[in-house]
Amino acid sequence: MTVVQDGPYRFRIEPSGAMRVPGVVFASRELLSTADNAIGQVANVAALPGIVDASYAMPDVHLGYGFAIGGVAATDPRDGGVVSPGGVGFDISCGVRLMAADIDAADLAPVLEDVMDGLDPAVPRGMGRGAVWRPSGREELTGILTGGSRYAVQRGHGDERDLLRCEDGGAVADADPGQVGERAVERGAGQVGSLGSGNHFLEVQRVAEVYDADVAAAFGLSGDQICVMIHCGSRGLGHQICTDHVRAMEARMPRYGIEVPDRQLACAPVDSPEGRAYLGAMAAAANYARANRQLLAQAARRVFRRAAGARLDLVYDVSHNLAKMEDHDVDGGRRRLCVHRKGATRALPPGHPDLPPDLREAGQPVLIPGTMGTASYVLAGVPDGRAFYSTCHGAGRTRSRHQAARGVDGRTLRARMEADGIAVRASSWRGLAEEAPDAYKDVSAVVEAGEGAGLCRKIARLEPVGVVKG
DNA sequence: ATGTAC
Repeated sequence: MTVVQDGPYRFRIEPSGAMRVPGVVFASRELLSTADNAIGQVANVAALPGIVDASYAMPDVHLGYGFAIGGVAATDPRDGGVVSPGGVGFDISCGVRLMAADIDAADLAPVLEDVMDGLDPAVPRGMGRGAVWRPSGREELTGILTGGSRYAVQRGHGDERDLLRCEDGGAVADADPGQVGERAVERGAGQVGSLGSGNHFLEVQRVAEVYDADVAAAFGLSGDQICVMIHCGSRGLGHQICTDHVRAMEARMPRYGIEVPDRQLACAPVDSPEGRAYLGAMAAAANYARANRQLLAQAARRVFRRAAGARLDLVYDVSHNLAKMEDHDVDGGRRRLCVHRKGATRALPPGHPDLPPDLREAGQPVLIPGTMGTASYVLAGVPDGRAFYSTCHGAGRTRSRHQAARGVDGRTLRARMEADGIAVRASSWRGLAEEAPDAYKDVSAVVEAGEGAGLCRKIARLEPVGVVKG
């Protein structure tokens, strides 16, 4: 495999073997060197039937299930294009929601501990347990799977204005709850409105630096302002859907004459019963994840109103694990493509018709959750964005959970963060240790590379004031 | 990421 640098922050993997298109990695040399075991996966994805243009990787690329986390690939259904659950990931529609408070850091300081003590019991989290909303029966769960944040708002959990600031208006079309298996439904029923574990979190943050005041203002952000960032996904429901549909596709691949370099890249034509079934179930999980973030946002709003007298307005809600049917210009023609983004964020450019009117001039907000205890970023899509208007999604691991937990004790880590002025409410010491910042890449380097590669631009940097950890 | 392995 030959990897050559062919631009600033841009490397090219020449097609070889089963590759139908080249690979393109947007990264600095340093970031690339921390992810060399994922480059083979970028090359493998280039072998998917119907892939268009290139197999792309974002600056935070790292090893994933079959398809690298940080990977972007678009396929053309009219050219035998496939959809691969591995190209979306187990945590379907995992994503980030950012809310801006009407108070600044100085206003929050005297009541920070009250806010954190309010959030602690109000944000269900950790493996398995707890949920904000227990659906009363199949009808309510179906509403969530079909309507996402929109259904949650209809049921009184939020306001109409929230939906304007959600990707897809808060609900993905074409969800098919009938393709969500019984086991996925059972797992999902008890977890509506819960954070989960791992790198999922709810953080109280401060706007530490603004790089573009006009665009920040359009997003509703200004210096020193307090924000709340929520990072979570579709919990056991999305996980079970991925498992079920990978299995179903694996069994059918020989019949479609599809061969892939890695079994974990199981896939089916977009226009096939298996492809449509997965996309319908995936959309249902995407709506579940959005309702999940909507409900946790409401929980945070109640606490902020009570403990700080503050209001939280939605900045944006965007997923970083999803496949979407989108129209793109390729080789001078307009084509409808199935765009897989796994650990990659859609970043629509200024003027894009899918943006709400009040964000159209600024471009789409892109929300980058940093590693626990470090910075997070707000970015914006740029004109002439690359990789089907995509950019990075976060820091990306460099050390395994096991290695991270061996390096530091959770209590020590908490004490270190509290000494740095960050309030911490953890759900387990082991879980906290697994998320030690030194087990991750430097999110600032990732963002610099994304900007340098022409994928996005920086709008603001946020720093944590309080961490509620899954 | 995940009732951290059917």
